Amino acid sequence: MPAVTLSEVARAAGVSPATASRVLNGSSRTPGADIAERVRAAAAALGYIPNAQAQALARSSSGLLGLIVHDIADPYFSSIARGVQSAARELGKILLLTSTEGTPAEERLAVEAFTSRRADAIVMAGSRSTRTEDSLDNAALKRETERYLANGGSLVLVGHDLVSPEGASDHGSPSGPEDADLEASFAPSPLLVSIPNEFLARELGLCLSDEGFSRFAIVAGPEGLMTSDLRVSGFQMALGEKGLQEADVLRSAFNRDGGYDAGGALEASVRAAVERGDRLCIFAVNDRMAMGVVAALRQKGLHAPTDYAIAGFDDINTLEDFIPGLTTVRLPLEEIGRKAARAALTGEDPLPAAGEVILRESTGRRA
Amino acid sequence: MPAVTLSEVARAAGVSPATASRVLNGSSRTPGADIAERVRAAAAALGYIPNAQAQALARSSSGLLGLIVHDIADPYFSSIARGVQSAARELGKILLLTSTEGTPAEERLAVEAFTSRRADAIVMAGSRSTRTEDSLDNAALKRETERYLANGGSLVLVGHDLVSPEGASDHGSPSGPEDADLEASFAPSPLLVSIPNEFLARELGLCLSDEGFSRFAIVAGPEGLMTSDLRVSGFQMALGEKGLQEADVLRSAFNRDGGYDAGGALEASVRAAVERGDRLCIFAVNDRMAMGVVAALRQKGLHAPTDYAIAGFDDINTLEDFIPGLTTVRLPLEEIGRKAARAALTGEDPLPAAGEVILRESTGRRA
DNA sequence: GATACGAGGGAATGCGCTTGCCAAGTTCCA
DNA sequence: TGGAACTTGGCAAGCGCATTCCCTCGTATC
Repeated sequence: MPAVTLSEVARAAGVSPATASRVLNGSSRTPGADIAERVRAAAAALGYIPNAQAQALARSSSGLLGLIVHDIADPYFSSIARGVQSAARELGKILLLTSTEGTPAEERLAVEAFTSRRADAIVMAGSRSTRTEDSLDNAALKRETERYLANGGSLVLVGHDLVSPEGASDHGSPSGPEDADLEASFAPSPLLVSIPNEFLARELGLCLSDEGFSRFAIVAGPEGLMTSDLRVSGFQMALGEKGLQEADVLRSAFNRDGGYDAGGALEASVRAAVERGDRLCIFAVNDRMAMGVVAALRQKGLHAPTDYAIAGFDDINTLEDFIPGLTTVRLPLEEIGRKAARAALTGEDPLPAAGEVILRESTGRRA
Repeated sequence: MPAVTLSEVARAAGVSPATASRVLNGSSRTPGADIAERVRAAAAALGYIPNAQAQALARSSSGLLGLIVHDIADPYFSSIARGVQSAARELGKILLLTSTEGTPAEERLAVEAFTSRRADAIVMAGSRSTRTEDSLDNAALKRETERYLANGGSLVLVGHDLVSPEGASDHGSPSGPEDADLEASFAPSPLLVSIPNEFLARELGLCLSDEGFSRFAIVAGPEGLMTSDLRVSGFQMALGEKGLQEADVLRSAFNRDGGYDAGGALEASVRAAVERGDRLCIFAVNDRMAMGVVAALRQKGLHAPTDYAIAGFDDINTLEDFIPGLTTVRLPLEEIGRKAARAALTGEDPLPAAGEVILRESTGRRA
């Protein structure tokens, strides 16, 4: 029972496929009212649904918007996804989703798949990795995106730009001999909804120093994870500006469990501070890590803000009912998603995302 | 700079497009090794990426898996989405996502869009509505899914079946005159990953009675929301079996804020119980509502499990760090997503989802 | 009333790929 | 050694639709 085709509708209406096409899908030429009505009636009666694949092939525009995230179950990304979806709906596009688990290799695959699908635009969110073990995959990812762009696609990155191969672009690229030189100057480049991680982390650092904290520890993701690294450096920068000692950096996985592990490791420092009559202020580079830290320390009988202070980053919506209310940096994630999608689809360069420090109970006065 | 096509590759390799097609895309016929190598080399050199639209058109299989959820930013759905994505990856499909905000009208649109895209399979998750104001849209949704199925699509519902129009199927349908009779018996029907909401809510009710609670209140979603209604009735059923009085039902929005509102409204009852030296046990029909209730009551100075007890449903992963640890019914959401996707893609009938009551601090002994 | 012009409908072509079919070349057994 | 039975490329016909070009017919203009 194959689907009803346009020519069947046309035959039923007693017109040519060309005419049927013109009335059913917004063409510049509008057939006469009576005919149009007949065609529409026939289409309705037969339950005609256009074959989007065929349309895409004929028009060479697919109506697809690709979204690449690290983990769709992570509230950070699912909020962005929500924004992207809402923009896609408004613009009449439908969403292609890939959740990559964060590896550049998977991201490359996703870009390839979307290219193959001829997605009109792609939004790629999530931290880049500057680790050397990822550099090959990063380079491959970069080439893949360039190919996509060269084929007329539109790409917007959320967060930061792709990492370029070490040797910059002035050495001839080792693989493609000539195209690097010839096309480089004309090659379209991805747009960027930048998230000022470093700047905002610095703001947070300044705020917290102003609150009177003087001893800090940072719970970060693995070295080479760009988002984490920037937040760390921004925060340290603030401490430096305030004439404070640099914070110790504890590295673990960039998620809740990583935070939990780090929290356990911080017990001694927290207790030491308490015994000195002081409080350690912990900055976890994202909210989920912060939640993990809090959970671990609570198990040890240590509580914020009484025994220590803690701040996160992102202001994921999960935080709403978390105790203690967590100081953090709000990122308008859904809005960022919307913006990215609109930029990708309309081609206009987006503004960087805004963000703001939100002080809550977790860095408040000692209970 | 249009993308490179198969025939360009073929020409470069000095073979026919047919041969090139056979070597590049898994065909049953594999050309000779030397030729294959030549073609592969040419494809690599030119950076060929097959046009999936054209392939889909020619093969009449798109390699697309559609996913329809109410709200992708809701952890309930994003967990399911994660499972679906992982199954899709394993089976070499790519995901089409629509987040509908829960209205049957939007869901119908999504099914139509996926049909148009010729998605190989669709997974639709989220509660159905039995409200009369939705009955028209429900009927339209049902017709749309039937059309999709009739066109050879495969549909899996997560949760419960579609709601059928009132008059059952024995009256001739008012719209399509003959096809209702003729095709009805052969019409393929959607598969179902059923979630035993009623059964599990009953289990929860039994557990809580066994814990010694005797006065209950239920915080439910709006009447007519099937998931909510079933959880309410299952719970009440348990109370009846235990010879307890039926619980009062408070209705509000099926989300965190709805729970918050209901929590405020429950203050008096909670206090009354406390003054009697008793504790009210609240069952919120989903975790997010439960979190809202807790937040509202906390603002009034009331805490679980000291002043009242509370249980939720779903065991969304956000709960991990929620205080107090919330008694709930665990649903293996990611697993459910995987199962649904596999069923949709392979066509085999899935088993119902399992679930289990998880007792935690929120219904424990009085602090 | 003849000419010019515009509007509306249809035939044909192509989007990029798959695949049934055919012809030519091989292998193998009687 | 002569086919029978396979292989293996290539040819061509679509898949379902948009769109260009052409043709016809109706109407306005003088």
